Amino acid sequence: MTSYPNASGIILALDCIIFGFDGKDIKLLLIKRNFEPEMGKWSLMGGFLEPQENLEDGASRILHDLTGLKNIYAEQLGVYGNVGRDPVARTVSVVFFALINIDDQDKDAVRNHNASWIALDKLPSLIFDHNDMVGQAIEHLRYKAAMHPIGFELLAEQFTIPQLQKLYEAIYNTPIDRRNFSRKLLSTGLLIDTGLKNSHSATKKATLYKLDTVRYKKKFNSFWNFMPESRESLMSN
Amino acid sequence: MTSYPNASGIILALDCIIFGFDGKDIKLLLIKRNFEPEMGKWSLMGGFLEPQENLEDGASRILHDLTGLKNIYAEQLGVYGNVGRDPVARTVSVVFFALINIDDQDKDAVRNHNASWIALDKLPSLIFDHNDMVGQAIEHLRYKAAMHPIGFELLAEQFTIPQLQKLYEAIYNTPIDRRNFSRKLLSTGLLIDTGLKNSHSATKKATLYKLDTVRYKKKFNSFWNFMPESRESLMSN
DNA sequence: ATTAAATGTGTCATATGTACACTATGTATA
DNA sequence: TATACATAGTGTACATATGACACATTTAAT
Repeated sequence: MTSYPNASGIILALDCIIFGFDGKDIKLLLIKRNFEPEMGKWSLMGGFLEPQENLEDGASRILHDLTGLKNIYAEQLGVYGNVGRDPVARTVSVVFFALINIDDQDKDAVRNHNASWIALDKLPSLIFDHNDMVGQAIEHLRYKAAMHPIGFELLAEQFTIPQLQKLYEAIYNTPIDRRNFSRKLLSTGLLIDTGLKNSHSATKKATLYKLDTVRYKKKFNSFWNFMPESRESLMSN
Repeated sequence: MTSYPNASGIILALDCIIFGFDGKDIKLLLIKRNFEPEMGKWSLMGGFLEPQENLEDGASRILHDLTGLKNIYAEQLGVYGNVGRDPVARTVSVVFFALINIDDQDKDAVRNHNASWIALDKLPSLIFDHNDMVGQAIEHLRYKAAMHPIGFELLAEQFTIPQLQKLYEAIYNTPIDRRNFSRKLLSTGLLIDTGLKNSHSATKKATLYKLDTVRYKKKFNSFWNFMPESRESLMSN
């Protein structure tokens, strides 16, 4: 730090917004803090960047610590650094946006951190500016899922088209036509029919698909047009 | 900092990627450093976050310092914090993506900083990880301009459709059909015919338009589908 | 006046999106 | 075992958007 006399040291925090889907609702993994400051209040899972650690590695460490999982889908969402956002000290927080399959979590790890899955429409008030972060993350999820095949990260390795549709209906909080959704999805060529059927159904069993991971990676940065009204919002009025 | 004994102080830098368009090429405003470290090498314009300064305010300060302009379009692009990215000290850099009208700049301010506009296909090697940042920024420009009415930030207040087309052709480095481009653009309802004509033309004078700023703001987060092949990249193959 | 270069508008075939009807499959129950 | 019911899967018709073109208009230079 002596090399840059003009610069002042700042505390760098990492906060993780972790989305999950239980087949019905989109949920966030939040912790009820049993440590100071702000003990007893809800917050995002976070930590401090270590001196010899890259940002993404720090996020992975925190995510692994809480869920027991490695290789979680995570991307930078933004940086929050307003003066006074943390009343204890000047901290700047790099926020990560993460998606996990809720069934993969290590329940003991989650319990040890005093963490819970909470549906988006039941979110409590969070510490600091964490509510702003969550708002931006929900916006980002809607934005990105409309154009990128990102939703799969929230599902199990094998999934049915109706399950995926329920996920999208939860993300956008709107009903989607079954037939058009199915047609669009299959036309992407990203789904592989496993030949298996969903055994848990009480009625006709749906086909289980898995991702064509090769095409998925190749096409991840392509656009698509997934939600019906995506374009009209600009054109109308 | 004493309040968080586990945390270590880190130097937070702000770097700005500044895009401009001269009617023909997309260019970046880069500085040839006349100060240490890395004196004599090319780099992005940057600075350190001040103790009592918000991130966006810091970016605005740096942008104003270099260009003499206020209210520049700027958004966070990402955070770069790999260990060793800066050989002098552990610094984490918040990178901002900025678009300006190249004709508005304060040429004296730019000259005083030893800065130059350099076309994207003639970019030099930059210090630290600045080339990575620029690569991400170009990707982001292409990504965002395909779906959001962002290009206007690079043009003067009044502009013609052919000018806008040349901008998009520069961004994507590909020719676009005049007629379809014009039709798409006008159908957005974002352009207001000023009734004026471009006087600098040696042939038929093009109509000057301006942005409908009310609709622009209202629809900024909508999608559109601006580049012809945007969707095929996913569907094909 | 003629020419050259650029702008502005129109038309067509095709692709895509949307709304909706119908059939198929599996379970529970009379 | 037959029927009802709920969910899954496929097909079709219509409206709209897109992409490839042709043609007319404007301006300055010759």
